[in-house]
Amino acid sequence: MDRRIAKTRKAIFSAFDALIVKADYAKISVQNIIDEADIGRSTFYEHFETKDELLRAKCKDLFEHIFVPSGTEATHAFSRNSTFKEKTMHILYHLLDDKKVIKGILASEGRQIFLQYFRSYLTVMVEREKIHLPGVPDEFLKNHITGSFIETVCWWAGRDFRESPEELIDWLSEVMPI
Amino acid sequence: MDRRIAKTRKAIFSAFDALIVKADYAKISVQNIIDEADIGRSTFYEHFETKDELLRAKCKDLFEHIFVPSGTEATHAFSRNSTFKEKTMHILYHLLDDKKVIKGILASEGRQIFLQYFRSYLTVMVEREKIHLPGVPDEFLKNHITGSFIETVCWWAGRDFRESPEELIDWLSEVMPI
DNA sequence: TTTGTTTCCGAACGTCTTGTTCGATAATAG
DNA sequence: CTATTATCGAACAAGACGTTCGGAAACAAA
Repeated sequence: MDRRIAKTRKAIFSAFDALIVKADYAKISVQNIIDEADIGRSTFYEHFETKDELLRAKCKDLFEHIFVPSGTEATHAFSRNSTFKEKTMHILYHLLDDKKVIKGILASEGRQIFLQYFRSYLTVMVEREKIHLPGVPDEFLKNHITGSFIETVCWWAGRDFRESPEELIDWLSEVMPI
Repeated sequence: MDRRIAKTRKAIFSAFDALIVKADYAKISVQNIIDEADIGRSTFYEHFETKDELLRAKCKDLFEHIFVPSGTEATHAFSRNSTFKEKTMHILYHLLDDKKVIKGILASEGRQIFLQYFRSYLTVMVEREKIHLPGVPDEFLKNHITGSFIETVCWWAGRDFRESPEELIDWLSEVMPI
């Protein structure tokens, strides 16, 4: 593949990361990204239609790495024979890798797009668990589990990821019906 | 107080409601609101600094009505001697009054601002309950309760408020530790 | 190395939205 | 009736957006 493309994409993503840590997503203009990435204006638009599309691409990238078994990874937390707890723990550790960026996104207007992706990946994962509870519709339960996990992550980020993944999972299992 | 002010504010809010049901919040321009409200451009800006401020005012209005005991209401669900269940039920019924607008907001970029307000009011309410659970930090528990309720409401709105408030509260108490 | 293709650059352009200004007009309160 | 205050709306500047295009540079493949 053309190295120029990879280079430009990388420059854009890096610039985006750098900016999102410093400033609110809403206040970042396409021109800011272009300047930070040091590329031509039209070049940006050849890669991404809008700023939102860039964020979407970033989210896709991020969650693809988290939720899709890479094969190269030491612990295959997403293989069939790993527990739900192991999978969620795996996610928390991954999120920790991008602390600053994630906190930045969650504290800005990018939050919505980020959470949209997070939720869609999580939902698929939860669906595969086939969890049931007498007296509660599956759809409701699924949303509750997914939502509770997301809320926990947001809360965690708001507190600068102070707590350990182990603590979070422990507490979660105390208040969740699974 | 000057009737002109009240009249203009009302026109703006009504226009906003009408638009938010039809179109995505992000796609609504200040000019759209002005046209729909049939007022002068500068008049709008004398009342609200930005579109977001208008939404904030709307949210404040909405939640103030829901969370603050009005005195004129038949059932004082927010009086000291009403249970947590009664209070939450009261909220759900209130939300039902503005179905369409709320669904519109939650499905658009206005979601974030709306949820921000919702959360802040809810948090205060949950704090007053002084709920504890051994082995789980109060802060975490508080966020979990607040978050679960919000997630439930969002899920409900996404399904056009199909379920009854009673059902929702029942299911919630099945999966919550209270 | 050569050749044909692809990407990058960046200035320039039109468009849209925002938020402000200001003088004239009309409604309001007291 | 009068002084005050709100509304109107045209006009303006500023800023961001997304597009265009021709030349320069990098690339892959032969």
